Amino acid sequence: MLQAPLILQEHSRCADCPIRHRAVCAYCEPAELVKLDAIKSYKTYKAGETIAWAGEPMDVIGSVVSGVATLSRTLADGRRQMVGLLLPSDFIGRPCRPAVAFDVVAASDVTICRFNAPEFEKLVRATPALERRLLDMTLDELDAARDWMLLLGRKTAREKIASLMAILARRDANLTQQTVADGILFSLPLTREAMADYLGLTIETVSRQISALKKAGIIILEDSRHVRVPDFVALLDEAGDDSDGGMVS
Amino acid sequence: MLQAPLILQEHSRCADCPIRHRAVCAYCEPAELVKLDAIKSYKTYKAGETIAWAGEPMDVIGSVVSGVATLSRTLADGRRQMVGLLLPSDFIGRPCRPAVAFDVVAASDVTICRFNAPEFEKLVRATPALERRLLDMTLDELDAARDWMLLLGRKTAREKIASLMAILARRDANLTQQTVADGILFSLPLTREAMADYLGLTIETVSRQISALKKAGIIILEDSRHVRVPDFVALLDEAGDDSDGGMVS
DNA sequence: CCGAAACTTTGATCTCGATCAAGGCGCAAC
DNA sequence: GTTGCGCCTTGATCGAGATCAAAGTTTCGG
Repeated sequence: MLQAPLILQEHSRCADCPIRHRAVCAYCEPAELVKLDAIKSYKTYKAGETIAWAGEPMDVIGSVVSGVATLSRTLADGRRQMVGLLLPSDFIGRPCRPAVAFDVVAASDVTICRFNAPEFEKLVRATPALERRLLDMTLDELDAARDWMLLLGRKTAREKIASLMAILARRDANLTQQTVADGILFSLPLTREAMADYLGLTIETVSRQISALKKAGIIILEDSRHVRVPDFVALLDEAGDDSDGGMVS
Repeated sequence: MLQAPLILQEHSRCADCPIRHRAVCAYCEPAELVKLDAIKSYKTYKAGETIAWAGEPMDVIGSVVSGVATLSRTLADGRRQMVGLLLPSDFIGRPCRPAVAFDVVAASDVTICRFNAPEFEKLVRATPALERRLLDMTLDELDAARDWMLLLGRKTAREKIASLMAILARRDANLTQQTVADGILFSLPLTREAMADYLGLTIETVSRQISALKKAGIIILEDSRHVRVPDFVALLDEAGDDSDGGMVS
C-alpha cells in the first residue's frame, strides 16, 4: 500500500520543489533541507528528448517537478519496453550507482530538479535518515515493478488498459486533491505509443481497447487525451485486481 | 552487472550460513556477524509449502540456504505470475516493512536461515553499513525486476525460455565455480508449471519451446530436469538481449 | 486559410501462443 | 505385478492481439 503522497505544506521552503518532499524530505531534518537546497538546480527537457542513456555515467539524480518521464529499454530489433513511469514528485536516479540502468526519456516537456550527484551521495552517506528514506522508496519501486510484472505476464489487453487508467486517475486525483463528484477527470500524459510500450502492446490494440472501454461506458473520452471515469469501482473491476488497482512507486 | 557472489572463505564462522555472506556480511564488521549469529535459526519447508502469504505480518527475514523459493501473486481467477526467484544465497523479506507483499512459496524443499525480525530491524537501524548494504541489494532486485519486465512484455516464448536457461546456467556456474569444458551442465530447479508462471506462458508452450531449443541444438536435455549448454553464446543469442542475459538479483 | 506531419482510429487478415485433448513416463503404495 | 498420481510431451484447433493497410483528426508553421 502506497503511503499517501506528502503534500507541500510541511516546510514552507519546499514550495518551489515538490519533489524534495515526497522523495527526500519526509524523514529528514530541516538542516538537510538547507544542504539539499545548496546543491540543486532545475533543468527542462523537450518532449521526446533523451535525458540519459542506459550505461552512461550516473549524473541524473533528482526528481520530476512537472511533466512525465519514462524509463525504458530497447531490444536490438527495436522492440521497446517501458519499465517505469516518472510522474511529478517521483525520484529519478539510483543513489550510489555508477551508471544509469535504463534509458530515461521525456514523454512530455519535463522539468527536473537535479542534485549535484557526488555531493548528494556524500550527503546520503552522512545522513542515515536520508539513506533509510531511499531504501524505503526503493522498496516501493520494487513492489510497483513486481505488480507491473503481473500485469505484463498475465493480464489481457483490456485489463492492462483499465489498470493503467486506474493508476493515472489515482495519481491525478492525489495531485489535485479532487473529490469524486460526477466522476474523476484526468489527463493522459502519454501518447498511444508510450502506453503501448508501457503495457507490452501495440498502438492499435491500445486504441481499440480504449474504444471498447468507452463503448462499455467505463470511461468517457473528453478528447483523446482527457478521460472521465464515472464509476471508479467499475474501472477497478475491469482492471482485474482484487486489490487496489496497482501503484506507481 | 551483478557483482560476483562472494564465496565463503572470508570469515570462517560463516561456513554454515552462505547467506550472510552475500546478503549481509559483505560490508559489515565482524562484530555484526556475532550479533546476527545470535538471532538466527534455520527452518526447512517442503516443496509446494507456502512460506508466507501476501498481506501477512512480516516475520520472514533471512536467506535461502538450499533449494528454491518463489515470489508470486495470483489473480482472483487463478492466473498466477511469479515475480521473483529465490535461489541459494538470495535474501528474503523486506526490511522494516510491516507486511509481506507477495506469496512466498517453496518450489523445492527449501532451507532458510531466518533472523528474528524485530531484532534484525533493530540491528539494521543501528548499523549504517547494514542499511547501505540492504539498499544496494534492493537496487539490484529492482534492476532484475525491470529486466524481467522487458522479457514479459516484449520477448517471444522462445526468447523467454532461452533467457531463463541463461540465468539458471549462470547462477549454477557461479555456485559451483564450474568452468566451461564440454559445455555448462546445470539443473532446472523448477517444474514446467513454475517456469510457465515465471515467464508468463503456459506449461505446454514451455515444453514445446524447450523441445524446439533441443532440436535446434542450443541445449541438450540429459533428462527433463538437467540441461547441458554446449555453446553459451548461442544460448544468449536466442535470448535476444544484446547485453549479458539478465540477472536474478 | 493551406499543407504537412504527427497522432489516432478503424478494418482485414495473419500468427503465435492458449486451449483442449490424449498419451507417455517415473515413482510410490498396495 | 497393477493402480494411481504427478509431471511432461505432443497433436489439433482456437482466438487474442499483432501486422498490414487506409483514412480521420489535431497541431502547427506558413
